[in-house]
Amino acid sequence: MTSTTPSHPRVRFAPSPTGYLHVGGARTALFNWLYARHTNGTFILRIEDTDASRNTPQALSVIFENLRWLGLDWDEGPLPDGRTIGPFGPYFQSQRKDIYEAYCKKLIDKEMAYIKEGAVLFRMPRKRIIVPDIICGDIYFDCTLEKDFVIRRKDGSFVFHLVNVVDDCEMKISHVIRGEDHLSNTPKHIAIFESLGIKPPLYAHIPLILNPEGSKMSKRDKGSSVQEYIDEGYLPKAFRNYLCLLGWSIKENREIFDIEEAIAKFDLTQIHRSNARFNRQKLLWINGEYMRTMPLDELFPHALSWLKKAGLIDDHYDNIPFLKGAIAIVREKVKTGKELIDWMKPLLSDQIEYNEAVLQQYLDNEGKNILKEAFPYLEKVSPFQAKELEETIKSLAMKNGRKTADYIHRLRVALTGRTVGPSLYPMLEVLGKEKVLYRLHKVLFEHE
RNA sequence: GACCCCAUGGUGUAGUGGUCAGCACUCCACCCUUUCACGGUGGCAGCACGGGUUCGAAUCCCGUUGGGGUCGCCA
Repeated sequence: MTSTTPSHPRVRFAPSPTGYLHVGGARTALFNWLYARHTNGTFILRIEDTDASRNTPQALSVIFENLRWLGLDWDEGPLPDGRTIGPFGPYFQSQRKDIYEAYCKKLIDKEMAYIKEGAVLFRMPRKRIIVPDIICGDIYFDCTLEKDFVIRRKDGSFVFHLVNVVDDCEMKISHVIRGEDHLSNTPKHIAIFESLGIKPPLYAHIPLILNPEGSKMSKRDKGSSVQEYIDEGYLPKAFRNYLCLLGWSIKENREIFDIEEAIAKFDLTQIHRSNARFNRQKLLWINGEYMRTMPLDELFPHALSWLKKAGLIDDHYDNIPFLKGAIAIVREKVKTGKELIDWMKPLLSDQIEYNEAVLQQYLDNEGKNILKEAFPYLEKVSPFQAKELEETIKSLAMKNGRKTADYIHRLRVALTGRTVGPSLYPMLEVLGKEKVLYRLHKVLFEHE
């Protein structure tokens, strides 16, 4: 086979189905994917599910769903619908026992491994091993005191080091792009490759993603799971953009860029050697940027799913123009889907809740009287659009010797129950005359 | 502890011998403004330390310190 020529790299993401996708894993997947797409190579998904005790079908679907959410598609590997693509399967390690068996036997036959107490141990060569790393350079490990290690447990199952190497070899992996936490394992892997008479792949160990405290982000850490960001209403493009920034840069003093540009400029040799801390504020900022600037029609499906998930609309909801108008004015003000939902709530329901403090401050008798002044004018505004509404309120304020703010804040509170919200005039337009007058009438004339 | 990796503001980064060390997030002030947000202007804040090499080091070398990772019949 010559499929490992540099011009056509084969890389893989090999997660273990643990029930969630770690942000570090997500970035590893992203970098592998970027490299494959940049080089016109092949991106392979392999499931390292040898530890049967913690593998479940749900855990597997989380990997599928989160990778799909990130927009990372794979050229070989298992698909969510149960099919498989690619000629090097099966891509589940749990289904490759015969292959490992054969390799294990081969190592024993060559006396590179031996049986002890029922387990099979690999005979580690006592020598210096150099790991040539694309990112870190040549790294020297003195293995003269290294101990032999288990590659097959006495229960017959195979250990990570063996299966990882065998699969990379069988699947013709050309570049192993993985977290730096694997660096210390690499001499072992190279030793296995060599004892098999196979040239090891090229290695690129990427720096780790640290939590804000500065240690390796672990499953324990809040914010370590991709699913959390999905649930918070982050946009996949924004999240992916942020991930690109951890350990890599397109330079040019820009940080917001689309994935095509990232693919075009991605370069393994430009990846940093130092770890990076995960910074939510930066992520939040980036998400806000995307929220505000992406085409409304592109944001719309995301918003729709957030709203449905939150139960604010159901599958039968059909007032799309209203929804789009509302999203358009709200997205200017918020940074996540979660916030968007919260801001949309009072626009979507006529059941406005007023808390006592707000009532006293804005809708006491004086407040109501002020709004009663405005009511007949609002009735007459035509067309019921932001520009005309603004002119109406301003001239009314002038006429009555009030500040426009006197009307504006009270209107917002009366219509939404909240003191903060979208810009008023566009909001009136989006709500429409009927809803505006209905809500006003209810709070001004029906309550007592 | 051993081995390995790393080191530009609080965070992410640009910078590869000669820059007033740039950008972004955060934070602060002011402006804009109907709230909020955006936007605008300005500001605080950095080359860990010590030796070399060099006419000249953030940039090269060594050491120290600091941080991180790995040391499983987990992956």
